[in-house]
Amino acid sequence: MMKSIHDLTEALDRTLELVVLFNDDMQQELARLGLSVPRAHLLWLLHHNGPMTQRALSDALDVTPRNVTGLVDGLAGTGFVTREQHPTDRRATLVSLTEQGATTLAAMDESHKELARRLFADMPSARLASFVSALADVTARLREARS
Amino acid sequence: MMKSIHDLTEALDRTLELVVLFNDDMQQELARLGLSVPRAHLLWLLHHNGPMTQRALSDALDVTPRNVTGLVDGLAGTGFVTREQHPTDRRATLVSLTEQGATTLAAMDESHKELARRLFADMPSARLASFVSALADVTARLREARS
DNA sequence: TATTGTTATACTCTATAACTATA
DNA sequence: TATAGTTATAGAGTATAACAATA
Repeated sequence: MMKSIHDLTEALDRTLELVVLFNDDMQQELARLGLSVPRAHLLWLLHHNGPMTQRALSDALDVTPRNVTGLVDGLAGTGFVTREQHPTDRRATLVSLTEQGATTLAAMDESHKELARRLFADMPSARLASFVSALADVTARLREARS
Repeated sequence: MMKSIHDLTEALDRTLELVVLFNDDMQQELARLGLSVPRAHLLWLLHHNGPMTQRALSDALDVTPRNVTGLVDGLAGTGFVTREQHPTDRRATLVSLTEQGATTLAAMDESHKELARRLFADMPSARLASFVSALADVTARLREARS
């Protein structure tokens, strides 16, 4: 069986459908925790790296320092993070998770695992492995196509 | 081989990686055409449905009427659409693609096909079919998990 | 009365540019 | 002189609420 252009665009359309669904799902899930995607991304960085300067956050998030000021303002205002003095550099600010922030991250980890189970637990091992491998292929192609 | 929770979260992480990549890619591609994702979504609706009232656009995009006013303002200002009188209902506005808008949509269709080729043309038929089928599974699971 | 789209207002995320304090 | 973060300003996308014109 030859592949037609239709088969190829169908694969892309299905992929995009999943992309849109995941976006919506993420946004709704986070909204229930009082978070947006950019704010959750920042929290996630703190969760994995420990306290960070705003400069480091700016680099990691690939947004301007000004933008980080705004995100941290929001997260501090809603109790997820605190600003503290940098021990040696008095220009810099260290942003740390509060207990509430850490608790929220733990909840996100849990619901991440829960989602993984709901999506993949019933999938036969071989099928799952083949899916993951195909995903890796597509991801690599997309990366190439862009650089 | 038993699946571990690690296998499941790895599958989810790979999926999310792809979601993020696609989002970035889409955004960059559209930016080159002078468009954002929400504006492109509106154009796409006009492309597939013909001229629509703002009310119909509001329903289809699932945003407020006020938001549609803003999106149409932007798209009209950059020459992608025009506002015209509704033939029978003098309250309503019909939004139509300009020639520039139609041309842009055609270009989007082309680059959509091009991307489909780059991502999937080299994939063996059987592997592609299995990937699409797994995507459909995951999409269905995600839909269930939410309702 | 109900509907269409607008004005008024506000919040989040994003950017650039100018500035302060510190290194 | 360079760096960290802020204030000032701006624009896009989102929302609610009040309102005008029309059905």
